[in-house]
Amino acid sequence: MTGTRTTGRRERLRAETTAEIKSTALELMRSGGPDAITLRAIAREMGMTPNAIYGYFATRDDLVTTLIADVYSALADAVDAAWAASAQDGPARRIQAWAHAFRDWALANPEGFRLVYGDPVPGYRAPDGGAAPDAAQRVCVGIAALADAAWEDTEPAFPKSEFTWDDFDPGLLGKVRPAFPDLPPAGVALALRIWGHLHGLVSLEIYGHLRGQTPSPDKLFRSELDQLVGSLGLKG
Amino acid sequence: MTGTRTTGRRERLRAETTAEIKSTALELMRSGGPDAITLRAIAREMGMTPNAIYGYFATRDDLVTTLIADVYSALADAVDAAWAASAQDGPARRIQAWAHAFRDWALANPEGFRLVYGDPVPGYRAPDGGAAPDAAQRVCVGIAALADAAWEDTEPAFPKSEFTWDDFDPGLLGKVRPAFPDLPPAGVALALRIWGHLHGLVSLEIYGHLRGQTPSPDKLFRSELDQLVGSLGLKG
DNA sequence: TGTACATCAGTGAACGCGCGTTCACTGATGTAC
DNA sequence: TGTACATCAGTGAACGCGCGTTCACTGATGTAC
Repeated sequence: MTGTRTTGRRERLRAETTAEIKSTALELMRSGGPDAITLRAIAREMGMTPNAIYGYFATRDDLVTTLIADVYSALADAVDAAWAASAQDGPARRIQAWAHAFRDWALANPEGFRLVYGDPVPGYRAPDGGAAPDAAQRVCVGIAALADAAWEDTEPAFPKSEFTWDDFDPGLLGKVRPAFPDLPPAGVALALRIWGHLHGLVSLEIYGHLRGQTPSPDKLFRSELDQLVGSLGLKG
Repeated sequence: MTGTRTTGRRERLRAETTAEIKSTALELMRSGGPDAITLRAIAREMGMTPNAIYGYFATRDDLVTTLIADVYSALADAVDAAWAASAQDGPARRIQAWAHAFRDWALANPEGFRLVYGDPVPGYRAPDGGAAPDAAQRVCVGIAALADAAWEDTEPAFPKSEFTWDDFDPGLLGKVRPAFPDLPPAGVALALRIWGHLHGLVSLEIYGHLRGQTPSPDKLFRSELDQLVGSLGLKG
């Protein structure tokens, strides 16, 4: 019993240190950009020697890979939660809830947004499988859910679509079609386009390109959403 | 006479080397990402010693600043040219021409797009004035031109707008209002939103987030444009 | 036209720095009898 | 409960590397008389 408890303590300590390494890395990135993620800087911040980190991550790229996966998951959690929380509402409100969760997360975690959607950390080589395919797909499926929720109300307003299943990669369809069997190819295209709209405004804002244009990006984003649900024929 | 000609030769050589430094830097960035822009790598590529570059640029950050300004100008040139070339067409076609020029330029110069709109080069500190405000404003004014061209046909279809001039920064308005005196605040908001749409899809594509989703981002982009001009009430 | 001088692009060696990573180790924490 | 041993988180010193930048210089190109 003592044995298991003390083993538990070691494990807990280990988990805590691992978490601290990751959060320190993100903090560094927040204040110093993506190139601030260095083992030495993290160690310095934590008051340890650089080599101590090798007890937790085999290599710097391993740490970055984990970081990307973690951050992506956090984003997916945030938008999924907003989606679930709005289950009682109509499609227009749900889309707005999702979109605001997306933007709010990005504003609260700009370094995470850059890590996931921007340039890679200098010198970073992703492992063979590609980074964080899991959470990336969760986000994609989430956006497909937006399109699916809107689709039945909006379809008539749409031009007869020239899209077919061949216009999308099997990897995407393998997730989306089982989840939303009624969504036609044009609906998937709509999902990607909605993604583009949201990504565009948010990334302009995160990267500071809206500074100097408007003091109220918030208002602009809301207006974009109103217009979006309006153009889908949904009533807010 | 011989004097001026030979002086001219020196100047020409100097200009050529300067241009070669810049193009080499962009080439390096193209193949190796933003962190590949190092004086030593450029010099290596050009077969000179690193310190030779100090004859052309006072500092590495100077080079990067010039690079950003150059690239931004090239982008502005490309979209302005497309706009001018479509002067005979209706707003829908002109918007599409502009948008395609934007995307085509980005696809042809992905490293430039990243340089201008993405994370900064590692370790780079922009000079006080901010980088390339000139070309950045040209692009903004270009987008305002899209909105202005569409505005008179589209206005009725728009919701009564809640935007006022206070929703935009004076710097932007100082350029836009004189150029497009008939464009109301909601029109400027529209311009920023259009920018967001285009930026979103293009940057997703440039950063590889559309890979694994669709094999034909081209089609998706065209569909987005059709939908955009459609939602503006314009006929293509 | 010919010679003495100025310009200036580029060289070669060196600096100090922060980086990722390796190695042999120490010392506290936990385990077995 | 007490002792001998195993585990393992973290240390300290060191490596080789590529980086930006400085310095004193060379040698070809251009200029003045």
